Amino acid sequence: MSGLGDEQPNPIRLLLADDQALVRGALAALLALEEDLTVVAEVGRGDEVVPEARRTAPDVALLDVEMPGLDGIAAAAALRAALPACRVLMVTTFGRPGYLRRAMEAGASGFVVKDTPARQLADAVRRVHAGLRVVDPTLAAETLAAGVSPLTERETEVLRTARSGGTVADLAGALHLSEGTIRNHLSAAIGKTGARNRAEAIRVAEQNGWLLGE
Amino acid sequence: MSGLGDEQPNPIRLLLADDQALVRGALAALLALEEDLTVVAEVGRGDEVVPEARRTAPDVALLDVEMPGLDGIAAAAALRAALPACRVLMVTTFGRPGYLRRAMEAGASGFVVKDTPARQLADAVRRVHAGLRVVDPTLAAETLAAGVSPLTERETEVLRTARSGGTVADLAGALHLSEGTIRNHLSAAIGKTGARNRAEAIRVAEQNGWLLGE
DNA sequence: GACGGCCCCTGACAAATGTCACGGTCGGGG
DNA sequence: CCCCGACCGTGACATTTGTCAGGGGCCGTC
Repeated sequence: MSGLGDEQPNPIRLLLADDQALVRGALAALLALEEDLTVVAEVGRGDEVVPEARRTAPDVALLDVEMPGLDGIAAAAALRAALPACRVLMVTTFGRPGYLRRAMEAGASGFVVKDTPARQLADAVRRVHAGLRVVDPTLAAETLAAGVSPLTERETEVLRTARSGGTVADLAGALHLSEGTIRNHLSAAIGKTGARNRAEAIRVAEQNGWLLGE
Repeated sequence: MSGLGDEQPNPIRLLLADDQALVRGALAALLALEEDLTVVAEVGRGDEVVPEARRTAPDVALLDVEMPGLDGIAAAAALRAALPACRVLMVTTFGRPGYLRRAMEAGASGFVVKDTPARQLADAVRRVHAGLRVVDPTLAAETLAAGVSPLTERETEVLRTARSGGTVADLAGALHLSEGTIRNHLSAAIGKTGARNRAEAIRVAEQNGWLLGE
């Protein structure tokens, strides 16, 4: 377990971002057991990541994807831009192929799903800090298989808006488009996802991580 | 903070059940910091709860609702039946009103959402162990407001099956009912939930926790 | 400049969905 | 006993949804 009196001279400084306070605190406790790691910041919203990182200058940031304010991927990009020295390790619930792709494009160094064994987390942090990449091989394979989103920008937007479950008229109003156009976009999305329903199309797109912001 | 050499004589014995190994391990680390608590078992599936509890005889079981094998509510009921001495504290991601109701009916002593501050968890465990009830007051109010599910058994079943997103014909085939009957049940569910869609009805029912098993 | 991709719109059509009125079975409670 | 509610089914109907064939406008690239 943790050293008693011998503090590490230069421990790895960590920032934790997760919207669930309980798991955030629990992760902090888990990582604090390692004598070469120290948690210097905790935030619960994506838009707090960069300001807090500026204040505390962490070496590695552990970011959840699902967060209010700003999703973890966007936060990762912003963080890379603001503090290039800080590495990013995504820690997320869902192993959506698209998430991994977007995270890597955003400059993340690692991607860990929340059902990996707890003991491996500290090692992942160390690897990332050392400049290595950490990726679940299974997930990487899926990502290659799923490929880039076939949906056009408008189609994703329509699909994302349709997630809440409104009628075509609602969508048309919300997006300032004609109902026919909405139907066309939906039809295209249904075709591209191989679904038979609007609902199915949404499910498929969601599972592949094709419905992220922007 | 943990005591160094002075182990508590009779620490509270805990069982942890959560399907995400990482948060499970993290929670274990968090709770292990308290000198009057000790984690004696960890499981990742609902149907492993009772066997493992039989083996380790915990005082308090922390159960997640979303788990493979057997959902946390059912696991709680089974655990109460098998080991009445063991108290149950539900720890879950979603504060669905129906979840709380069902958990209480299943004999749980406490209900904590995963975005409560980490420091409060140990206290919740102690309270539950002492025979008290632990419930988020906001959630309790919502539960009262949402009331019991207005859906009849068949309607819930149809709605739950419809979640996967199939056509009426699919549902009819899966449930061995006529398409007309399926449509009737769906229509009734849509009316009762105040939705305008099948999709909306599913969302509402899900948010209220009306779609749980059995 | 021609081409292709994406975008927006229209209109029309078939299919799926949601609603309604109706009948019938079964079990429990007044 | 009779009524009520949940349940299953039918058939007909209006609405919504999904599809298709067009028509433009706006970039980019070849």
